[in-house]
Amino acid sequence: MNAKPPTSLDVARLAGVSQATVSYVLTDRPGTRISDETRARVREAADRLGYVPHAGARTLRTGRSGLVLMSMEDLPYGPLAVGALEGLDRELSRRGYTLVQYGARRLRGVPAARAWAELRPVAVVAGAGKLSRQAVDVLRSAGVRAVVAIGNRPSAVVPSVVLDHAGVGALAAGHLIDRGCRRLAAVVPTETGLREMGEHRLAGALQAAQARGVPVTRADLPFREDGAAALLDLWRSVDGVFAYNDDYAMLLMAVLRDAGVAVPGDLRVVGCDDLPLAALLRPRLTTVRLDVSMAPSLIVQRLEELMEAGDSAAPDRIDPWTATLVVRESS
Amino acid sequence: MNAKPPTSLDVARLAGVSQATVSYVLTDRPGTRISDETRARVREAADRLGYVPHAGARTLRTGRSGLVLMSMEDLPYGPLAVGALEGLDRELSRRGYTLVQYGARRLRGVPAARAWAELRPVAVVAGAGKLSRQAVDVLRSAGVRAVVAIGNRPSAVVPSVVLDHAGVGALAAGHLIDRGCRRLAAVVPTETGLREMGEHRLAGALQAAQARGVPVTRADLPFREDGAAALLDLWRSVDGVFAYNDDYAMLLMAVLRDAGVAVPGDLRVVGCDDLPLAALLRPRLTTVRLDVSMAPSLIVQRLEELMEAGDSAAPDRIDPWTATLVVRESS
DNA sequence: ACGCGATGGTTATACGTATAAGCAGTTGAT
DNA sequence: ATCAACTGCTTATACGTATAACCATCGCGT
Repeated sequence: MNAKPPTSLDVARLAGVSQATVSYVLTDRPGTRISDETRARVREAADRLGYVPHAGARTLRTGRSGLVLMSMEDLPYGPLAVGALEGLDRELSRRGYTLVQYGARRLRGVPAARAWAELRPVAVVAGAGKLSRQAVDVLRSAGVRAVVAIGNRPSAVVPSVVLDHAGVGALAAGHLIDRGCRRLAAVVPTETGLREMGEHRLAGALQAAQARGVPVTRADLPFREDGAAALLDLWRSVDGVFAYNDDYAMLLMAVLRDAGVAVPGDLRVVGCDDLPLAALLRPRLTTVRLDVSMAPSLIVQRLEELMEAGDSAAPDRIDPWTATLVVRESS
Repeated sequence: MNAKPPTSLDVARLAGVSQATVSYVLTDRPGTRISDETRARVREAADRLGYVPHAGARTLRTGRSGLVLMSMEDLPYGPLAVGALEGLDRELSRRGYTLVQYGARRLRGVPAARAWAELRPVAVVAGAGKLSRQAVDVLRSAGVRAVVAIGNRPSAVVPSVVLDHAGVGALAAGHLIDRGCRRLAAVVPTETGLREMGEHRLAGALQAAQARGVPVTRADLPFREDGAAALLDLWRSVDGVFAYNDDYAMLLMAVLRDAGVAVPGDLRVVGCDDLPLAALLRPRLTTVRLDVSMAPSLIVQRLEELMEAGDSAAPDRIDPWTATLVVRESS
């Protein structure tokens, strides 16, 4: 019942050739001279036995593994992230790499890097937050040829994919000002995972508005009705608000309706993410849509450059999404 | 610059011992007799060199890998799934296993199984849909000791974690009938990824209602306003509706408000998932909350049993969540 | 008849680890 | 004093693969 998995040697015996020949046939490098007849025999023997190569042994022999590790923590899971992830997987597997999501939740810094290094991946993609200088050194010395960070701001130590949240804020603020708003507010969520992105969106809004002489008030907000209701004075004192994202925009609009503040009459509201639900609101929500369809190929391209070059150039950045405004009724 | 990663032999040389001793020290099995002094010397040499063991080599030697593979496709990513995933990761790593999410999007059936088998995982967790008899055989013959499926219905070939969607439907329907409803409707989404779960929730509602002599009308619905609006006659002809989930409930309530149907006066509405947004609706949405906090330990426990037993018993099932009603204003 | 370049393989080896088996040196019981 | 049992290591080997290096056979031009 529990026979050991067949090896290339078993295949060789069945096909009546040497183990080396099996290896040559199955890893079909250009320039190997094995007759078509033998190739066929080997192939048939292989799937007769249900032969599956042993990735560990291959890694041991060749020194590299074809594995690309990606940290699976703190991803803001949503349609956007999942779509990008699938694209990345597709793009990498097309080129012969294997994308694997690896949870290093409990581990920070060097211990996490060690755990990753055990698998001898060829490349690592991780949140910018957890890539310290030492962690990257551990990875490098374990043979990892490319490390890229993904985050809100560029990592100091490795090339980074930077999600341009400031641009989102700027786009929203610009739109509100175009609509005639002269006193803006911008929501910054107080939730741990969201706060930092909120800061960046605020910063973008601030800069865009300042350039046109419009003040922006910052509104720190937990995702709760009473929190939003407590700031009612603020909402009444401005004429446009960028709500961080659609969820917060919906929270805000529920509170505003209860308080009798008219949207967009008294206050114009812009969200972000273009959730399906955003179009169901009354008034329908104006929002910023993020398009990440280009991200996977950009990331993979950068990874391949790094794997070629080995010791990278200075850390640089890629901007993998484009933001566009979806104007509806709330602004 | 690009020196090879240090091996246990390098550590041995630095510590002045043999490679075997290093191995004995670092894989600290009970019953090995190495002096404390030597242990300390080895450990110090190891982290001086930044030694990281080579997972592939270890797998090759021992025959097993400590890797637990989980398919990352068709997960309904949301707070629920992500929470369960993190729990699973934590639970497994506590016991010395490594959870890895593996994307086999493009691969179905046997080819996918082969790709998984290359990594010689000790266990595999996958969507019930993609585990054919042959695929499981491939995994088994590659030394995988435990395979479990996750899905809406039990897999025929392996033990399964079955998410009890029928129970959700029954709970919602029962509640509506308790509230006095006598003609129910249940939404089944037409989206590919959701349809099957919708069917199961419908079936549960149907059964529960039938037992109490209440008819249930099925409403196939795409997630679009015009789709929901087209069924206005249906909504007017019933007095309670289970909307599949909170998203659909919100869609429905937007349409109902536009049409002047009073909720809960004319029609009671129940959703599912307890999204934060559900409490922001007016009227506030009654919903079914799913608690998966027990799921990770249940799954891991079952996995360990299977790994002990080797050739499993008959495929059985685990029910990893509990559903409770959160009653608000919409019902 | 001879060498010579293809052609189609085979033999041998190394990758890094875990562990069985062996072997000095010490201790303790008789 | 002798042997057995322990302590603390070392030596040797196997896991499955890829690939360099070697070798036999053949066709062919001179």
